Amino acid sequence: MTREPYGQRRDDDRSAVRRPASIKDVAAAAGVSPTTVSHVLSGNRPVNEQTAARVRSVVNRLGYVPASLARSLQAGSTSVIGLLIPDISNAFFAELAKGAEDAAHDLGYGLILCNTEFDAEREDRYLGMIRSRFVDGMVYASGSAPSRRRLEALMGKFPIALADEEVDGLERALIATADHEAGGRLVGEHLRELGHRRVLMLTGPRGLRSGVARATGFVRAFGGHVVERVGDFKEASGHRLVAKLLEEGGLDCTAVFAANDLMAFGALAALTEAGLSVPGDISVVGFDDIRAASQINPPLTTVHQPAYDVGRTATAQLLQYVSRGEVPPASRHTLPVTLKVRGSTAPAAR
Amino acid sequence: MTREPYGQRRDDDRSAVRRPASIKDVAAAAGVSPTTVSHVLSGNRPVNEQTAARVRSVVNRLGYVPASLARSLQAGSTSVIGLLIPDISNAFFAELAKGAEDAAHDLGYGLILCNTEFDAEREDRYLGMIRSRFVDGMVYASGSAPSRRRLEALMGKFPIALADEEVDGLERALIATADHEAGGRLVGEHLRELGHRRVLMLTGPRGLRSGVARATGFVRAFGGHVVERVGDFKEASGHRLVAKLLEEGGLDCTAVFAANDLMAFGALAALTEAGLSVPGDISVVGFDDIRAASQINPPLTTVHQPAYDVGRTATAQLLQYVSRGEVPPASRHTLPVTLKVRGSTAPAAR
DNA sequence: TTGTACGCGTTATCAG
DNA sequence: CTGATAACGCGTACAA
Repeated sequence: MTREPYGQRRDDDRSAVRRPASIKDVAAAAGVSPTTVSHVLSGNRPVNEQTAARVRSVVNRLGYVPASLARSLQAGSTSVIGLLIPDISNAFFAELAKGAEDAAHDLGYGLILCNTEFDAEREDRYLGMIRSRFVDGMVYASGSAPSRRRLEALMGKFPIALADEEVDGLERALIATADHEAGGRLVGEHLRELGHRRVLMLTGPRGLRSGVARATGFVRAFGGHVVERVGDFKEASGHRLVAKLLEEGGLDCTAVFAANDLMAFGALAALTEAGLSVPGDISVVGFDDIRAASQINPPLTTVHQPAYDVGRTATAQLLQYVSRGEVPPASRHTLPVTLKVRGSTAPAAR
Repeated sequence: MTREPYGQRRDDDRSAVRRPASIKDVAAAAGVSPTTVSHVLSGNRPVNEQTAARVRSVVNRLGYVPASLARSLQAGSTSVIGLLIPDISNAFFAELAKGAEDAAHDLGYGLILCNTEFDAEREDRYLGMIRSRFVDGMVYASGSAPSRRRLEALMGKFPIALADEEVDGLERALIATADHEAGGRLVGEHLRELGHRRVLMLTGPRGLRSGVARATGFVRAFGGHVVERVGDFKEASGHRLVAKLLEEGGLDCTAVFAANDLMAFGALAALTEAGLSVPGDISVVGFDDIRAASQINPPLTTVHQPAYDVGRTATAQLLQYVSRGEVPPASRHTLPVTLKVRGSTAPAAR
């Protein structure tokens, strides 16, 4: 096993320890002061062309690269932000992450992926990164009911933008979400027009504003009877809830409206396994419009959420202020959703 | 618009600028030295309980949190690594990222998401993070043909692990990949057993070792005639290549073997649009086994790659050495793949 | 055009 | 049990 630490041998020091060249090493080798080296590289002030050339040559020879850490310390910011999400393998959050990464990259920021797996402890640890100022800001798209207190305290002191999910009591914040209420409304109208009168609504965890908004929009537009069951956004929970109702013989509905596509997939599977036909016997509607939604059989009718734009907008908002060192004012972006009518919905069975 | 910079007011300084409390502030307010404050918090050496209590009280009052940046500067490492991938919205890389994030989190490391969109310039910028030592290491899963020279130079000096993809000329490295050759072999055997004799093979970009390995395994096990077309791993390219061959009337094959599931989806769509039945007229096989593969119609026969494990293994390998400050020795992990036989393959049409 | 000196916030070392 | 000091590597105000 090789045991040498990383780094490069200093030209002027044959000690046993290799370490990366510092600005001092360059200065010494070029016969100038560190200040001059700094200015040659930054262009922040004019340097004699001969001197500059000599410095550059030494920089190349030693392979000197300024330590961004030291620069950050002195500058008071790291040009890195965090993106806190529950599950990167969920296509919705992957799209959101892509939007966030694009926006960050555009402004020269790095993005730390904070994947919480819905784990509060893990979320806490990641939030510590903003308190210890390792990140300049945080895009919070937890997806699970966040601890209001903690978040509230943090939002007063650090730049945090909310993506995809609002948080009760934090109205004065940077927020980018899809129009969940409109999404619910679109589904409600669609099912009503198809003649459905009794619908099973599978929700996500309680306490999510987006869920409330969706339900509100849906119930109001639908007007019929709504049976509600609480799940956790995972495919398994959609399957479990529907299977249980079927066993108990209590699924007297003609349609299922799931909180997201994954749960809709689970419901679909449970219905099919029970010998029911979708949409012949029962219609199914999802939410998110992840890629698989259009590819499953039957193709899923669902609400398209602009996941990429939600991530991009939240991040761009955040950085607009972070990059100026200002406290962001409240600012809410509600992005439009659309209903994708596919093969999983049909007129209500008589 | 609020214009106050972030931070907290110092208790002992009523200057106009709010800034976070530093260890000096705490020390002054508690009447001890910064050294003592440091040790109270780290527990690195015993501190008189009375003194410690006083310090802790001040820490709470001022809301002091150690600046991780300064700690990193002094420690010489940031406890953050980078994950360089082409596209986080590709389910394969999302899974890989999840594995990498889990492994990093387990060892107390953060993970910077470097999404390149197959863009060389963007990749370069991200690789700069390791040269400037903002990250302690990098997991490289580019997926596109990387610039060998650049990577080679970097790998000699910095801890880099290769995930999912080997790189020619870099045998002596940390590598975790799926067994692509075995994957190709499994597909070859499967199609041969089904009686196929002419297969269209859609590959990814040239110059990828994984592609060569797959093709080698496939061709050897299959034994029949293989027509090859080069794509770029995207759904559109699968569609385009197949559609073009169909137009030209040159698709005299009974099966298509795509380089990944996305391209297989594209091929599937093109075939269906041309009125061909899958697998009745022609069989289709993918690679990766992303979630949508089992949900598409017909369900896709494909090679399951352990994306999560590839990410997790590569990262764990990297960190095992990074965390000790050692140069990693060469070490290759080849993870097993399995063939998922689903509805998109059938005996060759006569 | 260039250099000196200091601060950023922390921890290790060495001395009491 | 505690403190003073140096060092990490950089940028820059100030001085020459």
